[in-house]
Amino acid sequence: MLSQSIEDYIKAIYKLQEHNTSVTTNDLAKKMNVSAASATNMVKKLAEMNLAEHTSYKGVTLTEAGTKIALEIVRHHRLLELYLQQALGYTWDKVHEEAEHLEHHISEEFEDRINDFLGNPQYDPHGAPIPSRDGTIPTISKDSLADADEDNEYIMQRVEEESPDFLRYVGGLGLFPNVRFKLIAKEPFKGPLTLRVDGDMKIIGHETASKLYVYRSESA
Amino acid sequence: MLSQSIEDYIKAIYKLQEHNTSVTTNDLAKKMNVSAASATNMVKKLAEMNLAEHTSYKGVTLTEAGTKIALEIVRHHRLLELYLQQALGYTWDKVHEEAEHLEHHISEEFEDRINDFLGNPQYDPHGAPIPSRDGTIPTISKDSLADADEDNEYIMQRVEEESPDFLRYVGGLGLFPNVRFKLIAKEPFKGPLTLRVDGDMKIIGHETASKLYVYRSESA
DNA sequence: AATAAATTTTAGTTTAAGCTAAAAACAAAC
DNA sequence: GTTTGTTTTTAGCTTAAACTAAAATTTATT
Ligand SMILES: [Mn+2]
Ligand SMILES: [Mn+2]
Ligand SMILES: [Mn+2]
Ligand SMILES: [Mn+2]
Repeated sequence: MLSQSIEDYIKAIYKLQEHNTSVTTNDLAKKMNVSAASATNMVKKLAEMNLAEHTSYKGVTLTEAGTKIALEIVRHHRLLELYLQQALGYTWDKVHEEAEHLEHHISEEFEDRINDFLGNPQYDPHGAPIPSRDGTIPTISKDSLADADEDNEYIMQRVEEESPDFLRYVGGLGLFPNVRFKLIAKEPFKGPLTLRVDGDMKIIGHETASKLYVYRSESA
Repeated sequence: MLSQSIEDYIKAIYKLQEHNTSVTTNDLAKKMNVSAASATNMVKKLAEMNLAEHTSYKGVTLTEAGTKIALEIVRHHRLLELYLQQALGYTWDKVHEEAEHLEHHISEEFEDRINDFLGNPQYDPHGAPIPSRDGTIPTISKDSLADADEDNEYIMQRVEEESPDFLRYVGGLGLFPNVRFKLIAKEPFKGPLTLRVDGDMKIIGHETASKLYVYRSESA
């Protein structure tokens, strides 16, 4: 069994890889809230275990084995988030923290049972994709609302932020995954956006919009 | 936050205190599967933290603060066991192991939510009492089936063993908590016992009977 | 009561995961 | 193309939780 620390480092590398091309030890150190030296240490250990490849002064990448572990942890996390919401009535701003701890401690049986309870779901409460048992990842939108066009209808796909305050704010606007809304206006120079959500007008900042990912809605 | 290790030691001392009068470091070492030296070490640390009292070469007892922590962990464990069975369909032989891990990692919110889901229950799937939030412990039977009398009716209260094999065996006999049965015959010198459970005759060994705790049934 | 046996504690190591401070490598600025 | 600055690695130290071996204490046996 891998330590919680190792699992968290692998997950962090995985998440950094999704955005940045190359992941430096410094990126990792920041994400993990440890010193650069600690990150270097762990990276060398992961390389030793063949879970990551490391070239000194260059960066880290997960090996196939490492990626498999990352996906397993991410699956645990997102299934747990959805389970906490659906089965235990957690609000979407509270699920992340609890899942963050539990993800390392549930058995495969637990994973399978909550997966079955939830009907083999594809997305977590924030719209993040849940990797399947065999490592397939459901499709997601790459289009941020910050890059969307005025006068179009959109459907919320996901929120890419986990801070409770932010989620409560976004939830207060009615912007949950699968909710349809219209982008009424958008001011230039990273200015505010005006949306119509369920009949109500809402004004949000560019920063907020940049964390919301959307699909163009087909219908009128 | 206390480490998992500290929590497990405290729980172990608590459980040993339930049976043995004085708990020696050796008892503790055996229960925890560590060397006697490791147990001594931890006991000194617990004493340092005012969670236990330790007199060299004599033994350990939990302080009030230590007992409070023990009860909290036991509550987590038993609520989890019941939740796994009731909400996720675990069989009673599988719940212990999963709960053993999760007990250290759930939040107070999780505890409260599963408690509410279960309707503030008093006993776990094996009939063990679930300490209430404020530390009250539901009553249990102190009478082992091994000390019971022929020709009487009994009601199963609890099984005091957690090994999956044993639980599957006992479950196969139909002997779950709250099940009524009659003790038909009992051979002397730790001999076998004959029971009638739901119309069927079952013969069990003295060793098995000693782990089953029962109430005298009032009805005919 | 004296000796032997068992238990418990002490002393000294090990491993994992963190840290700081200094050295080495790379990148940027002049 | 040096010099300066930033990033990354190395080296050495700390803490928690385990271990073994040896010393101290208690219990049991003659
Ligand atoms: Mn985590
Ligand atoms: Mn999420
Ligand atoms: Mn435990
Ligand atoms: Mn139980």
